[in-house]
Amino acid sequence: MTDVAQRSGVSIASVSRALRGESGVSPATRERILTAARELAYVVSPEASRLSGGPTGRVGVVVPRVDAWFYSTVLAGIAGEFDAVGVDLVLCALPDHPARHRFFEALPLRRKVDAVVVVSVPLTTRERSRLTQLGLPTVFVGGHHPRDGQPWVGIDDELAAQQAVGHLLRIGHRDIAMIQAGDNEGIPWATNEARIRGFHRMVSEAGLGDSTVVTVEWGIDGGARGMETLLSGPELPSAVFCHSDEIALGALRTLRRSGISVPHQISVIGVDDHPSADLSDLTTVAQPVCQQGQIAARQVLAHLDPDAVQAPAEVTTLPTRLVVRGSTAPPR
Amino acid sequence: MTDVAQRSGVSIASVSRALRGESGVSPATRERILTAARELAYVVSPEASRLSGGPTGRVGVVVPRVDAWFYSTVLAGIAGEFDAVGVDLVLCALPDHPARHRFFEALPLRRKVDAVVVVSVPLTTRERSRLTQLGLPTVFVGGHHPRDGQPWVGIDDELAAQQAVGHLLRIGHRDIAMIQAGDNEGIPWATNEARIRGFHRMVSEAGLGDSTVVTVEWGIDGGARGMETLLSGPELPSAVFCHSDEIALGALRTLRRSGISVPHQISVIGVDDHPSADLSDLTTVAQPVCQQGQIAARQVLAHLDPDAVQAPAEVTTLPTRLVVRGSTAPPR
DNA sequence: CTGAAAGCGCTTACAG
DNA sequence: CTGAAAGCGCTTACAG
Repeated sequence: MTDVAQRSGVSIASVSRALRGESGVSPATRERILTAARELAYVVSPEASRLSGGPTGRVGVVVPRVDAWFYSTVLAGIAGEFDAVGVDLVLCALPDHPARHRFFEALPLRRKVDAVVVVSVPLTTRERSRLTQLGLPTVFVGGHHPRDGQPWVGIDDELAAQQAVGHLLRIGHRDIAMIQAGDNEGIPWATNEARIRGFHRMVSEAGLGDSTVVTVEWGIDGGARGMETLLSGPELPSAVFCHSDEIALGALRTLRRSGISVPHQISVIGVDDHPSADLSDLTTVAQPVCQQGQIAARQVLAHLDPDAVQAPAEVTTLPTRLVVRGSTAPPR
Repeated sequence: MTDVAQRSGVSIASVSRALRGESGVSPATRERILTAARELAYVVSPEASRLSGGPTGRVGVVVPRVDAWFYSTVLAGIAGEFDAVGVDLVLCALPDHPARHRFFEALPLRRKVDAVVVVSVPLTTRERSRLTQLGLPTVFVGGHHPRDGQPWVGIDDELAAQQAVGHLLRIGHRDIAMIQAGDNEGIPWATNEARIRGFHRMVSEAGLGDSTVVTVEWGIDGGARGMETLLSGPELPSAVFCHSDEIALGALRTLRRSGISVPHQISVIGVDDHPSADLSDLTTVAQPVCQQGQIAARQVLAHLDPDAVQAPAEVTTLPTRLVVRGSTAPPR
């Protein structure tokens, strides 16, 4: 900053003001300073800035894991928006219980970032209160709507389930099972609860009787096992609604290996529109994923600097869309 | 820290030394200081620490993009290792030319991190020199071996290609085409070059004549178009070696839509062992991905604190492994 | 609009 | 072993 000040012939105070776009600097000097800064490829030291009461220029992003399509795509959306305004992204993945525990107890993000984006992490009361103790603006992607009116972006999971099951009903299925993703370490995922609620609502509104629901661990293998369970039952349902595409893809794998023909003997539908859904010709309910990240990012950025970014609505529910492919057909 | 100094009746210099476990503090004072610190629930300010010459406790990770299986999986491996030792991960994605340009010209990582991990980003000479200007320890994952002996971890891409083509030759194929991923924005990807080299070597060592190579944009759609090109040729090869699984998956999609049976009419093989390869029954050459991230992470961490982490070899080449599935069979 | 100066909370030579 | 002091690179009243 001293270099920039020298090069533009002003004091560091003016540089600081100009760089932060503060009012009270004449357009001419501002221009000169910005040019000098660009020429020197100057970047502010977040430490010094922070130490003197400024922001860190960093935002923490918390994801359950990064090596899953949904999260990495949300992350890409966030990263793109941050990059555009020069905000650094500090990534926190909580793939297992120890990592999760460490995160909420030690609060490693404390004093290191200006805000936090929490992606799809279901929170216990304790965890929610720890997060509050960070004292940082926080926006949530997916899962529970925060009760206290904090910014949120996501889809209507119950509606998504209804769209999927509605499609099955519409083409004539009466015997529909569901493969549901189980709770992770005893913490209820709002997404799961909403999707199963949507399923039950549609089934009961259609006046159908009891329907089979098997609960498995989330993922392709979970889906595969879920379908094995259904195959071992007394009679095969004519259609299966899967909690998500990864579950559905696992289910398809089991069916293929069992020589059961899709959609002739059984229809399968998922939720997400995972890239593999297209490859596997899986009917699904698509949700915008990258966009959820982008909107969440804009929400935090608007919070940090209302002038820089057009603020999206505090709570944004994005639409989902039925995508019919080859894995669903009327029952025989 | 002033509080701790007062409470234990020493100078802040001694407190700083005692807290960092530096030698040169008498056991008695050290004890007194640690007790006082505990009583006051004192935590050092990372900002102040950094500003006075300490480390940032942060490492930058640069990836071409985060929403692709390979990169997000490497990232997960890195994140896990960092988390275990309390190092923060600053994520930089360079999905397009502007982002890439901004990164190398503005060097937003400067003064913000203690080291950098560069994942699979092919570098121009200019970019390499900019990176050097950061003056930070850097480790590379995949792509070119850095000439100057910097730490590197990856696989032998040429060998991987040979394993794939070797399999096709072994089961009797004589007419093998390749779908190759093209250069991205004019920058040659070492991975691409090595894989095509391996292909040509195997084909010529087998004494086969000219073989068709089509070059497409990386990704599923690229692979699909590549196969369309092959289909429009004079005669269908009996087997196709694809640069990677995503290309192969696209190729399979085209074949399915064209009603061409795999492996009966044509064999397809890829490289990676992408999760979808299993779902699509694709034969491939598997590479360890998460592990590449873990090793790279340990390399940086060992660099930053040789005592804390067991250092892996400076250059680590991980083995690849042929995984035979249903998409390859002897020619008719 | 602009600058001189204090201060953020540490680390690190430099003396003692 | 211990302390006084400079300085890290900023922001922010406070003057001009």
